[in-house]
Amino acid sequence: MTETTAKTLSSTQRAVHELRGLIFRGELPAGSDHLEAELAQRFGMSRTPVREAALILESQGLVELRPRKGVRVLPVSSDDMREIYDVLTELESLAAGQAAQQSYAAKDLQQLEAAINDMDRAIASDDLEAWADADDRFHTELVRLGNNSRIETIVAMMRDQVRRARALTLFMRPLPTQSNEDHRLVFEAIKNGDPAAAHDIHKIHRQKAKTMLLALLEKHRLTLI
Amino acid sequence: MTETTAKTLSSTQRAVHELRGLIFRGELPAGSDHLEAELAQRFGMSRTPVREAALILESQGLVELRPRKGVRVLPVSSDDMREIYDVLTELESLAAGQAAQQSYAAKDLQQLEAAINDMDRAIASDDLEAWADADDRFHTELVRLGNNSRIETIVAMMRDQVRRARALTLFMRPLPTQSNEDHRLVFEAIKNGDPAAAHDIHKIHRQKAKTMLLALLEKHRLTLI
DNA sequence: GCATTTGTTTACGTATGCATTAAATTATGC
DNA sequence: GCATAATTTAATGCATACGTAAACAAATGC
Repeated sequence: MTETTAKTLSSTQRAVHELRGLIFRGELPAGSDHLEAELAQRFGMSRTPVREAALILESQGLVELRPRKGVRVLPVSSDDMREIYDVLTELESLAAGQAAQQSYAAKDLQQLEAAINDMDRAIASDDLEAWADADDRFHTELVRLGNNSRIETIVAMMRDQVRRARALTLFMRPLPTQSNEDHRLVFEAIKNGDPAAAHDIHKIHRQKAKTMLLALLEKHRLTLI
Repeated sequence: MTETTAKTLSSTQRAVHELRGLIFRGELPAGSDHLEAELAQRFGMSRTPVREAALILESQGLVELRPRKGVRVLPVSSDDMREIYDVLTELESLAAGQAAQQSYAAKDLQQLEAAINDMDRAIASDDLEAWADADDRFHTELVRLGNNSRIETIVAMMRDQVRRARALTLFMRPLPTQSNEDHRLVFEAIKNGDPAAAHDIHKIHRQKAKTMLLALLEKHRLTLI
């Protein structure tokens, strides 16, 4: 997501990147097992960096290392999704409230507003991918403004998981027009320095999203990703 | 903390355990650097498992791997502590509220009650270490009852960090008598199935703890641990 | 005397090798 | 034919080896 200087990427970093990519693009389906040696060959490196990457992704909840079974891509059940959304909801709302306490200048909120406008545009042109992208940017920026690096890290991890589910459900749900009204209200609350409003509106927003996603997952029996 | 089957611990697991121990006991002070080879020798193993352990602890926010500088024990500033407590407060309160929704039977809440009683006893006998231990058990059990494994994991990580700070401040603060009244109220709320009360009381409880700890850290300039 | 360059050390990142042990497969007894 | 035991296979966990590049020191030029 956020590029650093990125001069020479270490093999381990590359492995993390590649593995994540494979998982998010669905090329390694949930529940599938992959031997370290196999992945190493695929990435053109030795087992060591693959193993290190697997350990890192394991502590982020994306995979699991099982002796002799290889690296297992963790499935995400609808119950997992409930857990994840509950954490997301709580921490993002906290961030929203705290963002509203920081008395940001208008220019500090440009990114946030831009994301909202992009979403409007995407909805108008019926571009769901673009909408999803802008939605991500909105939430990332919202959390950043909350000024708590732990929340940023945790939410980024949780959002990774949600992204996997959303890829499946994006095309089966109503156009998210209502959604953007919520975003704008949160934005206004932050601009006006109203923490309670920012918190509460965002919380309800996330709870609606959770209910909708879980209903879709249940309806279509999408236990995996 | 929670022992699994624990037949033969792998070297990597041992390394994680040993390293954590060294950090929590303050034998590796915050900010200090430690070469992989040095730690490997200390633990009687090769660099590989030490490195793997360091990677795991790095993603848990306890250490940092810096090329050629070794494994650095991360300092915890009072601003870090604010971040950590904010996350803890929010997620534990959520867990408390959700625990109250599960209509637990009395026997499911035995552990929780036992921890509260242990705290009372520890306070009566002026045993701060025992109190801290029981307090930990209370909070761990509370979160477990909330029935969200992600929250359990995250809170466990955050509590690790707090533990480091508490070790320093435990003996400079008032006896936590008020604290246990809060615990008991949360317990009652869960028993009576009152989510809002459980949530709100616990939240206020944690906010008080945060304020007190931060004041102590600031007062004594305990920027590190 | 100071700055710059050259040389040396050393810690890491990664590759590789090997012992262990779980799983799979075959063989054996009933 | 089926269950159990023996044997083989193979993937991991860990040790070790090594090239690279950063950090430090020494030496040289000015």
